[in-house]
Amino acid sequence: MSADAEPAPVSAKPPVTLREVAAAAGVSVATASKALNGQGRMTAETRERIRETARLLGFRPNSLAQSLLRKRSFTVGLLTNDTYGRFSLPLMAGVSDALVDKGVSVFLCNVEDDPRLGQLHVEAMLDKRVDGIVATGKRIDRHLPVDLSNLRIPVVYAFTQPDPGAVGLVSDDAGGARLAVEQFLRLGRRRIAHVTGPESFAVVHTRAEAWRDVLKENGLPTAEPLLGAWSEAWGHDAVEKLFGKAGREGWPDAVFCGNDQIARGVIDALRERGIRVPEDVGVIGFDNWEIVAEATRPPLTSVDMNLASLGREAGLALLSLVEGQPAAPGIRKLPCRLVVRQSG
Amino acid sequence: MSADAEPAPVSAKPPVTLREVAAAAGVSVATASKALNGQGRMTAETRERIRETARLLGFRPNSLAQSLLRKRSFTVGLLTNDTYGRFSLPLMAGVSDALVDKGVSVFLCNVEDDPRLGQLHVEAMLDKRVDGIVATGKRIDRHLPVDLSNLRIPVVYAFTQPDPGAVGLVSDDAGGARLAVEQFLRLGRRRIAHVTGPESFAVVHTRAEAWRDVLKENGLPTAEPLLGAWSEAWGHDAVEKLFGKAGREGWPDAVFCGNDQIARGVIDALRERGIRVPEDVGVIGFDNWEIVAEATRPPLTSVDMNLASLGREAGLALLSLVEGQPAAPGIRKLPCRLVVRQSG
DNA sequence: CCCACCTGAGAAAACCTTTTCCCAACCCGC
DNA sequence: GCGGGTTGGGAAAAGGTTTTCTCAGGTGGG
Repeated sequence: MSADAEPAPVSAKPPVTLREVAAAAGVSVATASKALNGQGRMTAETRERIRETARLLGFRPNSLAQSLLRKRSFTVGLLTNDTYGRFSLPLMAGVSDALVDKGVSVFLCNVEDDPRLGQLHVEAMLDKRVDGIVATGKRIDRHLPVDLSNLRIPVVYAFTQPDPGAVGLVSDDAGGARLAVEQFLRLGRRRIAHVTGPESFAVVHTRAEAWRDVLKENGLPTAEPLLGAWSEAWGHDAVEKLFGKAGREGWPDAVFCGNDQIARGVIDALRERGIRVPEDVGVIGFDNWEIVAEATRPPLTSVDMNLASLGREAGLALLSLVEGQPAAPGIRKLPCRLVVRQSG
Repeated sequence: MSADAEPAPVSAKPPVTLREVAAAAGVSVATASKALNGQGRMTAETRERIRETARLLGFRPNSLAQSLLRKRSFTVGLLTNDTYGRFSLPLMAGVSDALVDKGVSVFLCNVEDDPRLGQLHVEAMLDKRVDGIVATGKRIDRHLPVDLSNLRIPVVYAFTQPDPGAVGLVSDDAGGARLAVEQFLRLGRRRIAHVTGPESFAVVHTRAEAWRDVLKENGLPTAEPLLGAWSEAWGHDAVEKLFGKAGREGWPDAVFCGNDQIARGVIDALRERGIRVPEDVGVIGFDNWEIVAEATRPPLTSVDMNLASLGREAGLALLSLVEGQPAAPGIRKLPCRLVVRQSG
């Protein structure tokens, strides 16, 4: 290992530039540029010759130089505080999918819940002249720990609380809840309980309200939803509350759960009591977290928030904003989808 | 909506440039640049005045222009085929963490298992002149569906199969398995079974071998590992195989599982049989997927692969490669860590 | 035969920053 | 008063591309 030699780059030869292409084709850089971009006027023969030369040399335009000139970097940032990516990764997949074949790449920035980190990432992105930012999170009713309101570049909020006057995309939680409850009704269920997360979450109320509305519309008795945690353990405990009392006729014949983990806890607890799912009691979850939904016994019917679609829409919305199309501010709700497996 | 008006940008004013700072401070751009970068010679008073002006104007250097000049974009790509991010997100967090305060941002590119998509992403990244690429995946013994071997920029492989002669970082699976088995021994367990994933995975063999080695070293009888799927269902079934036979004395007193989902299945099945964990049988999982490990009853002891550290190391390795430091090629194994909860 | 117009292609500016080189002025010693 | 060194700061090139402007030569009409 000769330390005195100059530090050996992996592979020395720099990328081929337009100037080299032009030289090789015997034209000026201007002509070469125009030939490759289909601009300007020249004989078809010249254009083709230049193109062929470029192809042969493996020329690829330096995106940095292009960006500098066009004031457009073909780069966007995805800001999230969802460390485990439970929500932001499907969303990211959608964003990326919508943008990749327009040549746009995505910076993923996890800011945890740290304002300093958020600041750092946002500044890095601005310095790199991202064309826009998609802000996302792990819940709909909280802001990211960064201020994106005066940014000079477009921002789209997806699955997180938007700033006033901004463009926001969220899932239609009420609609999703309706899907679940209506599925139960279709199956002939009449006493439909609701076990969900903590009171502090806005979606808890949105979904509970929709649950109650559907029951009312169908002339069925309503009750209070059971609020707790987003955990299996709470699902377990809730079954005790619902099915612990003697008198089988008071028992629900269906449980609509606020997320899949609760649903899993419910199903496990029901099985432990010898109550059959779905024969005796139907169970439907929320989120359609496949890894959980498919592991429950029986596999869990669940409401899917279509996060990838949400991401795609967010990507497209951001893109049109970047291109100067005015977009109607405000929150747009995208429909959920019921994934029917076996539990309800 | 007046379509004839020029498309209204969200906020028109362009970022402030060095030229503007220089003009405001009454100096040339050269001097301004040197003042801000601590280069060149000038009176302390001049330097301070320029800095103050820049601060006042909110000047931030255009990273694109800097990159063009320095041939260094302060940008890297993270390539993965792990759609749900189970492994790549913690890794990404590590990479990002190692790089963010050096001003380096990370493009996340999910290529699924689609070579076309891989090609697309890699070309986009190369065009954007990323300084290097971290390749990662969802298993250690498979290549990504892209060829990164002749790329002109450094590539580091983390948690995926490296190209020959490249720098690769993986978890020390054998060491991780040893941690688990030795924990059992420490607790006085003597009949330690191993339930793991499909034969086609290299880690299945690595971990099984380490498991057997530790048993041998301690003069304990060894058996064949139970190979199956990476699922709860398989964990369930495996318990039938292990504990189905009559004769309690033949039963294992510990089960080392190839991942947390199998472990969960095992624990659930044991409980259904009235076998207590950890009193009668200890269970240890692998991956330390918190969401699973903490939901099992009792909470699951599990081997953590330290993916964030792996990512951090990958980021640092890539960085030194980018800076021209020669790095020893070959695979480096990073230690795992046992997270003790209650199951074993 | 001359002028107007068109065609094909090149020169140069622009994007923004960094860095090298250069120059004017000043200070010092002699 | 003058040469040599130092000090503070500017001019210009470089990086790679796009776009506008310009220009030379050719063509057609009058």
